[in-house]
Amino acid sequence: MSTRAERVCTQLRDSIIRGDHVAGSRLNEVDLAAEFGVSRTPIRAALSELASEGLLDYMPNAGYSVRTYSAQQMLGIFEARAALEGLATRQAVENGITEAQRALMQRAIDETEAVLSRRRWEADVTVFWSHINTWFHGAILEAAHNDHLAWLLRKSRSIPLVYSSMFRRFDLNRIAKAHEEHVTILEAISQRQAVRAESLAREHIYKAGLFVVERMREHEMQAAHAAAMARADGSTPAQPVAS
Amino acid sequence: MSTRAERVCTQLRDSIIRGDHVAGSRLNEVDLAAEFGVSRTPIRAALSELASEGLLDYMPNAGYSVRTYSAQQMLGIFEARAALEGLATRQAVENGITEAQRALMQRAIDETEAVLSRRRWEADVTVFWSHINTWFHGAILEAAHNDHLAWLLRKSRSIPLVYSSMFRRFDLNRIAKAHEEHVTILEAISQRQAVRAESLAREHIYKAGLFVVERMREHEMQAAHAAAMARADGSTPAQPVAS
DNA sequence: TCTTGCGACCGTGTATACATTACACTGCTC
DNA sequence: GAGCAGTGTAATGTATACACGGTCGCAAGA
Repeated sequence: MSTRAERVCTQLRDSIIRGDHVAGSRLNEVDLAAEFGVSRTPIRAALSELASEGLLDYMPNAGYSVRTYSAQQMLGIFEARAALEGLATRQAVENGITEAQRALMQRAIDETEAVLSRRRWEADVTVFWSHINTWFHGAILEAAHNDHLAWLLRKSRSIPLVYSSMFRRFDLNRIAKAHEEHVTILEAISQRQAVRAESLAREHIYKAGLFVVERMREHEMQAAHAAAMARADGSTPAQPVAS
Repeated sequence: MSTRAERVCTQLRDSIIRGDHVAGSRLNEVDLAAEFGVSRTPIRAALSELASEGLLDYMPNAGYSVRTYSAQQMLGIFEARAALEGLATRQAVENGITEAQRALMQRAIDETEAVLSRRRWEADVTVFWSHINTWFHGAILEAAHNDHLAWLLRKSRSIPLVYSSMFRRFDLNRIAKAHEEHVTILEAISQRQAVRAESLAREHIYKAGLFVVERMREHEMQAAHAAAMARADGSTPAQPVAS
């Protein structure tokens, strides 16, 4: 059995990624303590951990709030992540991947093809593909044998998830594109083409970033438009943007 | 005035980087609380923060200990850092650096030349050069306009400092080499050669990493040799490696 | 002699009470 | 009416007491 702080941390992380809390909203320690049925002590430990993961903002004497990222900042995250995933892929080739790792990546590709061949949209496909994606990139990261790199990537992967949940569904075309890129990357890795694999992985992440950023920009435009409309009406916006 | 947790965190970080605590040694919360004259609460907050920076290890129900890195792991850190600093340099060129940033980098170069021209070793030169180095890379990072990248790099820069403090003095030749690389990097940035600047920065960090790793390998060899000698004597080593 | 169970102690995990800070509101003054 | 000082309140920061888990040592049995 784990500690209460760990359990609170896990649940809160899921809750934030699920989008239960409005971006920028403050997290009241007493309320959270009541909600989770524990004291403030484990709550504070969990909040501290989530802040270190970049999901929360912390200001001394002002507490924690759900961290917001602009489209520009999100692009920066994906650019950094692209560099790191590229490095991981190159190191994986240089070290040589195990048969188990190659099999896992192949399985991820096969499963995706099975989903795509059905040509229809199911509610849980998004979640399923998210898992498949995790396998694929997890196998590469494992083969890279670089703990620190894995640590940095963990810190870069969770933040975009918060915003992914904003979009109701993933574009099937986007998955198909990403799938093709996975196939090519595995091909390059299998042929021990380190530099090519690095470039492909880097571009793969960058494209995924562009997709998310595009959606965020649309969202920001809509929000700005709605705010302008509300100002023109002389009425207050239905949903205030910040607290 | 800041919180106690912040002050404890800052002091403890310096203390760890200074090498006051044996690598791998456990940090007792009660002892630390007595040492800093505060209760365990701010101590725990500080320890949590330092663990998130990679300086400490945390195990539930077993507390915090000074994290140790093998030469192999340190190489991994520098490889990741090289990729990130390379990206930062490229983005700095793409965004264009301000005159103030260029001036700061030039000043770092001038100051280093002043130190090197003296051709003699002073005790505080290591500290001074460390600051100069921070200016130079800080200016690049600022020009990159990428918050997340800066955040990731902060997490990658502090860890090697712990091991740098193990070596009594920096090699003057090493500083001279790094200086030449700085000159070349600034040249590439000034001429807006993004790809060249990225490659140079990446190699610059990688070389610095090789230097540190080399020293660590020597150190590991010596430790292994000493341990073997002690075993041959049938006596216990003077300084136990682990707790 | 090795193994295994129990128990005591040490240290972390958690709850709670109190201290302190920040902010908002009120009332006063200019 | 505007600005500022003072006060009250709500939240976070800190101290402390207690709960709980883990480990080490000792002893009893195989």
